[in-house]
Amino acid sequence: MAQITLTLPDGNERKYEAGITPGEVAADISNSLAKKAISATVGGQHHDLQWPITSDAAIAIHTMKDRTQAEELIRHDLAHVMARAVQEIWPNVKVTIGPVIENGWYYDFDREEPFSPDDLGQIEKKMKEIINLRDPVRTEVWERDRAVHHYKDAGEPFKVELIDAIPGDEPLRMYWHGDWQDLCRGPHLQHTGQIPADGFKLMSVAGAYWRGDSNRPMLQRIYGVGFLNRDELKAHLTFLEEAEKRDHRKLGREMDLFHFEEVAPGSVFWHQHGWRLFQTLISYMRRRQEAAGYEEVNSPDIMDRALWETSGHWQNYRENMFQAATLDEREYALKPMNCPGHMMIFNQGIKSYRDLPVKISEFGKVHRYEPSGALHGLLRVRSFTQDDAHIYCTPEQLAEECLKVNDLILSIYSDFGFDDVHVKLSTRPENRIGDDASWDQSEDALRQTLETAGMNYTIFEGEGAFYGPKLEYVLRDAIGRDWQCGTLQVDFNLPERFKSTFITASGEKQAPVMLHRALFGSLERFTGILIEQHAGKLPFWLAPRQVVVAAIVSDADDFVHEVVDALRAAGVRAEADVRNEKINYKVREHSVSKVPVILAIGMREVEERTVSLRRLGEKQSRTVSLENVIVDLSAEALAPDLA
RNA sequence: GCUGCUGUAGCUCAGUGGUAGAGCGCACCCUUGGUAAGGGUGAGGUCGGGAGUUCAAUCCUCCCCAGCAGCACCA
Repeated sequence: MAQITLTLPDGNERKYEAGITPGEVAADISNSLAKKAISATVGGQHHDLQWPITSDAAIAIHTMKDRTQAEELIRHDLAHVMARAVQEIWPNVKVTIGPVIENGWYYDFDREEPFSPDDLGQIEKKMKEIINLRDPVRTEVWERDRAVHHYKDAGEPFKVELIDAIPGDEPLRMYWHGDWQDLCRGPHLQHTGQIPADGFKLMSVAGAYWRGDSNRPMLQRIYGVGFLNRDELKAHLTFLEEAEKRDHRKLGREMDLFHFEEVAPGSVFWHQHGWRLFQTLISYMRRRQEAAGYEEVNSPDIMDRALWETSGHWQNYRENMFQAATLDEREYALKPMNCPGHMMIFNQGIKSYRDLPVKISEFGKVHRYEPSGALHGLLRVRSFTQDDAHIYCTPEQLAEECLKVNDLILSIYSDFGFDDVHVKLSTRPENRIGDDASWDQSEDALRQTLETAGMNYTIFEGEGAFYGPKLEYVLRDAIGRDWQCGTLQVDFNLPERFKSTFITASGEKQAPVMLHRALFGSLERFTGILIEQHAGKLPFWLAPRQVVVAAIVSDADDFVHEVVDALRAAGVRAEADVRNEKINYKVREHSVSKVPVILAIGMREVEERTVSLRRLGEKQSRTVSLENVIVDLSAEALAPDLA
């Protein structure tokens, strides 16, 4: 038998016969390590304690102290234990797949009746029993035919299909938790007793399509969360409770920003305060874009079908379009995008290469008939306002223009407190227009932008738009769901469709390259994320209600009004509260509605011409002269680009 | 769109086969009170919409609408 050399984390080398398992190595080191061990990293791979090692490698034995590995194993074993529990309770349920996800796992089952919340309690109880059995985990590698026969005999058609999808003659790994068996690439714990029995909780049941395909059967997915111990589980549940308080739908109501109605699902009724915030965002963006050389335009909301045929939307996007009306035998549709309108504007007159890049922007309201199940507060709506712009440039200018857009997005996001932006690069989809050479060129341009800017990004193969690849700037909501906000898309197709040209230096007509870009993306969505990011406590310059000046006694009312007028004259959004209520009551009420600054005024302040200033979240107030408070707050009210 | 759940006062929610309740909010009165809820009185609901079962439906059944979670979708 060949000898192999294993290098431990401390640099020590040990020689073993090839085929030794990490479990045996652990036992060789010490009895206690053998008991505590959960898995190993061998040659950089996360390795089951039972898998043989066949060549020289670095090895590290993991215990529950190695959080990354421990969490993965716990969650993965919990998935198996849950599936076993379900099949022990309902033997007819078919199993499918059960991966580890952030904070937990899920497992998809095929069962006639749906699982109920009561079922979850029952399953949890059974899982704890299985954990307490401390059943050993065992693994074997099987030949394909054997595995297929096994699952056919066991009446598990989904597993057979999974095996069919595994490429080539790859051997298949089987795992047993006690007598319960599953196809799984591992690794797993030594025995079920290594799972912390009080560190997990089953969270919810939902439908999920088999293999993520909406044409396939819908299975029942049970989600669970799993942690190293009870305290971490509790911390996670507390986090979820806290996140619920940041939900923009809840804060939107509490702060009186907006609401929705049954008569307009997916469309926002903006209230006064919400609309003020919305307009503050637009004003800010308008200034930033003007400074960056964009020129604002406005295009029609309703246009003839012929336009949408030219753009390709009628053929590719019709089921998502609101068809406005058929009048005098002409069909009209509401715009789902601004690009075709901008094409018409670009096409007016003759453009010279000297005019490029042309950058036209529009705060355009678009309508898209999104699937009902997709709607989600402000984050997924059916009518929304884009800070849309299109850049027409020469192929030579493409790289530089992409870089400028990227810089602008990052600078703007940073002004709103988003410093950690995830970027996705989505490449050519199967269903697309345009030739491969154009796609190569446009994908390269975007990739180089990210490389030049030195950014981390994730590539999503095949997720691009039908007309071109795109960068997506993703922000997260309070509970960690990703939402695409900004976007930068290269498009070689639309200029051709609309026969857009410019005159080159040598006097020929040439099609410009076109960039679609939105920085906020959707004003609605961005506002929603912004509210959640700040838990409603918006920075002073954004807060729709910046200052409430509250009278402590009614004899102070005149001075209250004077202070309000002075603040307003200085550009601060201030309002008076001279109601017949105690100051405690007023402070509480305005704190709950997230007003950043409360100025309380009693007779002392009237006599001294001062205010008692209290900031949201602070317990202490301080006395400031009227002159100073106006100077300070008016400075604070300035947007970051003006400050 | 699919699976499951939910829909009762402005908000949060309780409740029953015999045409409904709380707290907060709101209105009015008293109170002029110094930094997160002063006291009293009162108004307010076709119980999401439609149909059916029943002597009787907010409650049971069916259909529809909307919302929530997840899936699919997001040109």
